[in-house]
Amino acid sequence: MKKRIILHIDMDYFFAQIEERENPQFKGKPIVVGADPRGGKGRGVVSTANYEARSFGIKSATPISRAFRLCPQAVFLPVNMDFYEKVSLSVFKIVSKKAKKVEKVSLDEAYLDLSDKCRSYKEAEKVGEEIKKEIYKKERLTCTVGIGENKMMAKIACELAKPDGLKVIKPSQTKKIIEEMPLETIPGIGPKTKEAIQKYLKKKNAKIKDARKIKKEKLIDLFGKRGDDFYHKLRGVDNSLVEGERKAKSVGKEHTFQKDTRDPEKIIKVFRRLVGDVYRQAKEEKIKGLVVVCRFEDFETHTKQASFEPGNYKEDFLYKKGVSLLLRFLTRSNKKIRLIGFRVSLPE
DNA sequence: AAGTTCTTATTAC
DNA sequence: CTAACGGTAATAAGAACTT
Repeated sequence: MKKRIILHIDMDYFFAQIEERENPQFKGKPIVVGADPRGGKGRGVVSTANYEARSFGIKSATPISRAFRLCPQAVFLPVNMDFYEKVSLSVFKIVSKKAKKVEKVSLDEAYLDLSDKCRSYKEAEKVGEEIKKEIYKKERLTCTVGIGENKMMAKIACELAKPDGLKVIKPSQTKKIIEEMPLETIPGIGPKTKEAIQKYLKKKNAKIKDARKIKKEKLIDLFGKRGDDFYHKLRGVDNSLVEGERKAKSVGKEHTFQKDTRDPEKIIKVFRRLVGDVYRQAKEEKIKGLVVVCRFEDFETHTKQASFEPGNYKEDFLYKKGVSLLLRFLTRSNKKIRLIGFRVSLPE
């Protein structure tokens, strides 16, 4: 197993930075991109906030109502996804030239495997600088680059260097550099897993070095397959590969109602639209199943699915099948409905 | 009892 | 009466259903 050099690139506060560029009059002010804090009685969350807004405690996924309370004077802008997608394409055009394999994580994030191209971390750092320069020249946007011996370490390096930074973590530094970091630094360890680990350790604010004391068998016992993964990641080991283009395994769409409802008219009207949108997005792909999602007023969420032989089913077929599943939720509960969703699964 | 399929939980961006 | 949480997708585990 030969050593690798992996680069992670992340655009800085991407959506908000684009808005700053497009609306220079807002520069220096707190900017929040996301749902309208007034419309729909404030359902929805923050998509991206610039650093000024973050200083008020606003971050991605903050409920928009709360963001408004924290900083009413902020500039609240709607998500202009079509435009961000265009900018993203332009960024990826630059990035894709820098490595054979580029794994796109999202509109604003990617991993590059530089193992073939670069024989040293110094060389990789040069590539990182080039990328930063070229993106800034073309798009007037800053990004941060992290470089490490695997995907996880590249991402951690990136996190440490934000914003507008570049950082290399050499293999010799890997183990030490993460030992004082909190558990959620490890990709895959979120709030629930962190809580479970801390409970086992009987320790609050546990750090990576604390969790290293847990035996591999115990982690597997607690978290199954992921436990083995965690054991290695806690020690800076991540053998996952930089993947090229990946095909979607499913496409779907959800809708949250402005007000919770049980009105079948309203519900079915929205559902009709969701099915149409999903159907068009799934285009020529064969379809092998569908899932209907229903979230009630109390946030309890249920799904119903149906599967069939992969084939080119008509929109009407999917719609009818979907509605019949959807209506069961109305029958089975008296609660109001907050959200409905429709998703189709595609063959490998 | 094994092999699918369905449902929920968790994570990430 | 005091404003709690989008949308999209992947993955894993366990339950439920088939054969």
